[in-house]
Amino acid sequence: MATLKDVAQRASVPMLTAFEALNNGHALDPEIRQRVLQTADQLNYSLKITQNDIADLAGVAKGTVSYALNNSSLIKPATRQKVLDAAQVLGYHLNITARNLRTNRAGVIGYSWHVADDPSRMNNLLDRFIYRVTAAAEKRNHHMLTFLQPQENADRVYENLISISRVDGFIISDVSYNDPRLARLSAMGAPFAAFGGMYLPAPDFAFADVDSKSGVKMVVNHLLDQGHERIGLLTRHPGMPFGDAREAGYHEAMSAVGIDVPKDWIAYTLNVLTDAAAAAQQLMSAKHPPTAILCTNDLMAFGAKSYLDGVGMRIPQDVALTGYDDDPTSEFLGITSVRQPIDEIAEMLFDILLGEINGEPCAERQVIFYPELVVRQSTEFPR
Amino acid sequence: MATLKDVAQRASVPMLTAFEALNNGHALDPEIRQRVLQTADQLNYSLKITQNDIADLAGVAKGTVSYALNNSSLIKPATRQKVLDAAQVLGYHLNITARNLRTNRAGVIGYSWHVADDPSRMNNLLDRFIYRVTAAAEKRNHHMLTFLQPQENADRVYENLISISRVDGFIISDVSYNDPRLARLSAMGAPFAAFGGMYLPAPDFAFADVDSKSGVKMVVNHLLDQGHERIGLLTRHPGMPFGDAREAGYHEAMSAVGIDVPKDWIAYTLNVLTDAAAAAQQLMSAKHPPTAILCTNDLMAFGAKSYLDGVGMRIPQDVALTGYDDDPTSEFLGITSVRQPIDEIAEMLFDILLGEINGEPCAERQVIFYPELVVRQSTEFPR
DNA sequence: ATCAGCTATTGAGACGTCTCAATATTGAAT
DNA sequence: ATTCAATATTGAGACGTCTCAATAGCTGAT
Repeated sequence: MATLKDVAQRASVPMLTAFEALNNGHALDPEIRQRVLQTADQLNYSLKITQNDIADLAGVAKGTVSYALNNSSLIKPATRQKVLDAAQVLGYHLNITARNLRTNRAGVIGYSWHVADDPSRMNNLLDRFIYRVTAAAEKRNHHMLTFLQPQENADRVYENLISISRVDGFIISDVSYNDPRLARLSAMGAPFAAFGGMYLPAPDFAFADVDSKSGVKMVVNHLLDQGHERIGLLTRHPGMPFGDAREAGYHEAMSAVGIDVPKDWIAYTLNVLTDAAAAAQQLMSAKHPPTAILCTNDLMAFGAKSYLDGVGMRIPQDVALTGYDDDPTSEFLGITSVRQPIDEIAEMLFDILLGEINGEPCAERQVIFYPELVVRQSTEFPR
Repeated sequence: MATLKDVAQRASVPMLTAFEALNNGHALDPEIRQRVLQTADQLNYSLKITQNDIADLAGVAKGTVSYALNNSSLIKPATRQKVLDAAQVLGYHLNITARNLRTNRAGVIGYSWHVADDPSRMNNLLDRFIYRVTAAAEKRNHHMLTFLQPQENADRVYENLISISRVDGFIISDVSYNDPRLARLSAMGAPFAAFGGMYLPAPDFAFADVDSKSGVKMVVNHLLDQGHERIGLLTRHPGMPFGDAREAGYHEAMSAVGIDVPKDWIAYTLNVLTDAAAAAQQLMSAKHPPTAILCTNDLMAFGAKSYLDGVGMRIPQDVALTGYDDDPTSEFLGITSVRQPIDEIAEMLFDILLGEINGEPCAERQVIFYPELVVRQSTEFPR
């Protein structure tokens, strides 16, 4: 294929002139411009600046250009500058696809933040999380590719993305017991790092997690401090690791102070407002109704509040209410909640993932963070 | 570089045997396996199946393999089958990076759904939208890359993604007047399609939009039907095209029935719950307070409801309330809203975008959809 | 049997980058 | 001046795919 230099020589003009002519060239002698355009046409050349062109212009080998652009310490400063200048003048941009082919890297990380058409998986926390992950990725010269996972055989989608080299690895969240994705990715040797995992039995993969159990204990203790003893729990149906851990934290904290929890102080719900409201109703019709409702995420607290508002029960005078995850709406509604250090988690997780990808796993590839209690008016009414 | 065939020949085994040995090979004669592994080691070969290997196994040229895999009609069915079988046996996966380099396509579309750290841009509608866009992309063998745009010089980020060939084009939303992204992308000849744009003066780019003006008119007329005359408007500060259009729709509908709108029937707010609540309060303290509050998105309606609940005003008995965008929470709270055909828009937009990318723009590259009124109890109390 | 006119397959090269091994240049020490 | 050891640069080739131009194979008509 013809190069810019070829065109320039054939048209008997300097390379830069040829470049100008092909680039926009309005400030150029029309005759010369015409000649260059014609020559390019003859040679079937279309302008696209590569490292080759930089090499031609700077008068060095193309290998040198690559080294210089990548700040290799091999290259003498003067040479590097010559190369950078030429690159600048020609408006060069790296072709990332070519680099990817050569280096066998995509520079892209996959994340599936939505399970197809399952509203109960909607989760503001994860929205904020993926936002932070994206920021972390971009800081490290990577990009995030988002994709959908079907309800069935989600692991196949992950497998495919890796095997076609679309992504170098994954950030995954919402890990379940016996998650087929974990099995598949491990079997393939595909790099990934999970948000969550400490509550799986013997996790052997890379993850960052927040100690939900101690988070819930903090909430229980706060309510106890306020003089509550009849504390109800509104939580998701058992079967997801972090949900179970939160429930376990509740039981442990209660039994630590010697409170027996009757069955009707616990209500299970989907992660959907209507269900949560119904569950709150159920809770309040217990034999000895709770004076405080501890919800294991904010959405449930919103559902509960909606029920309580509807029947005229005042928060916190009649019932105290707490959420979990510190959704911005919790602040607006004045609901006590638990904040997780999403930002740090995202950064850490990305570093862990890069370690996995580079085959040099971090020493600490399973990291646990601790949450923080945010007290608001929904619990500010001591008994 | 050595190929799988080379290894097989050197170790004097059939290709498939060599493959088995290198792949997992537990069902193989250990001695043979060892020999193959050793040979591979000598040749510095590591297993990675390419079209070349398929060609070797099927006994055809590598060009034939490429054609066959891409369902070219040039290839005889029998040959194609031979190729597919070989690909199957070897567990072949296309290397998408190599294809991209060769075809000069990324197969990736960029979308920035978050403006960095600006909570007032949080928007559930866009979350649902990007979900649908992703589905549309995957149906068409593309993927979505999500990235962050800074508050300043967002257009540079777009430019960069295109110029390094990371993406083929963009879906953009939240278009503003004199949006620098539009200017930049147009100047670069970068393909994009916008969600929104019909309310810009003389838009010359590809877009799909929903007629917000007529949506608001539907709401006003519905409220008029219910006997309301004092209808207040809660909307964002002027300056964004679709917000302004919604306000214009309100004015037109009101003046169409001869109602004079006093200034204090209109309150401007940020897209933030606390501000919306404050604005609702302001509205209700008008000289002749409205009997219905029309909000130009759902979040504002939630803020307004929160204020009304707090001061004990009943919905709809004391005040009617409407939202816009049909957030799932609106359904839960029973708030009348306006639904936009997000799904169809996403599909359409993607087709339009592909047209732009392929240099064969759709005949209809500016498409307008119409919204649908969803009546709920928040307006079901005729006067 | 030959040939024209198909259709099917082949083989080579290009996409733009990186990187290894080989060569050239430099500088310091003799 | 010469030599040796760094240091700097070069040049070629490979990554895996697609696609063009060239060749081979086939069919049916002469």
